[in-house]
Amino acid sequence: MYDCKSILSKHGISKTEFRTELLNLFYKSKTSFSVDSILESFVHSVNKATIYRALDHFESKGLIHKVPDRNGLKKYALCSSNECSIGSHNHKHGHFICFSCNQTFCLDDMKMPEITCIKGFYVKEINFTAEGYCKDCIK
Amino acid sequence: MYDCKSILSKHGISKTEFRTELLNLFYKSKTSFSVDSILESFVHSVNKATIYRALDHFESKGLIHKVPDRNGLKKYALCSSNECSIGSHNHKHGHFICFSCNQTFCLDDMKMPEITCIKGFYVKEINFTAEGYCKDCIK
DNA sequence: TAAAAAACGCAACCCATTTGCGTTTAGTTT
DNA sequence: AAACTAAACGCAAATGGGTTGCGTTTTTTA
Repeated sequence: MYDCKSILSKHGISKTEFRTELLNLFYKSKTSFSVDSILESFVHSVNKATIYRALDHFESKGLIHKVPDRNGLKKYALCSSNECSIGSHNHKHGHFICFSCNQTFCLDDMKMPEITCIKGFYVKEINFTAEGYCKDCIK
Repeated sequence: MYDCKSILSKHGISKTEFRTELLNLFYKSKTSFSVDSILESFVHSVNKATIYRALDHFESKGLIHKVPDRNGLKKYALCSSNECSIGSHNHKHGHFICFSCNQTFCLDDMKMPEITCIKGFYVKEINFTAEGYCKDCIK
């Protein structure tokens, strides 16, 4: 099992009630979240600015990472353990976005092609996104 | 050579002075354009709403396609001929974004991996984005 | 447990994009 | 070619996601 408070401590993040619940949300349902979907997941009201600040902070500490979204919204998912740390993200997986439910899934199993040189350009990062219909929406 | 007016006709787009010049801009320098970069390219002033509407229209007619941008701005590039048509885009190329000049390049030569099935998901489109430094900025 | 630092809520702000509307231009009809 | 209809344009106002300043509350540190 996971203990959100100790994870927060380990990453140097204040253990406020909200941030603990937020991290718990990411662990509970391992999908990605936009600010609005986070808002909906909370029973009590939370200020949007608070959410944005928490997400920024979590990201800078290597806990979560940005994922692509078809509508250009900010969206985040949990980083798999040992992948990332404070100030350095190191993702090698692609993403899948569902046309129907708009959820973004991390494709952890899928390895990225090793491309370092395209027509004389220096490639530092690569991102891979597939779009279509997810398991639940294909029916 | 290309004839922008006849291309517009062929795609069912009104041949206004602005739209003809806009399409010509895309053909002349085959990079991608944001609304602001389009604005800068025109000597006479154009209203931004007009640009947004023209780009939407060009896209829906299969003339140009959205390309990713690091700052989340709307950005478009010409579709290569025969790839796309009215109401249906069919891109199989990736994109390269330069960290330094922020330009987005289409990687037309680069073949996309043929992925049709990921964990039971139905994949319809694949997007691949590489980031780094382009030829001009690497120096 | 008191002082210092970090989070929070609120309201105001920023900025890219969209929309409503009256006017102009292009396309169509007679 | 004139008259009519539909699409495009410019302007100004509205939207909406995201950010920021600031006074207050909570957490952390000493």
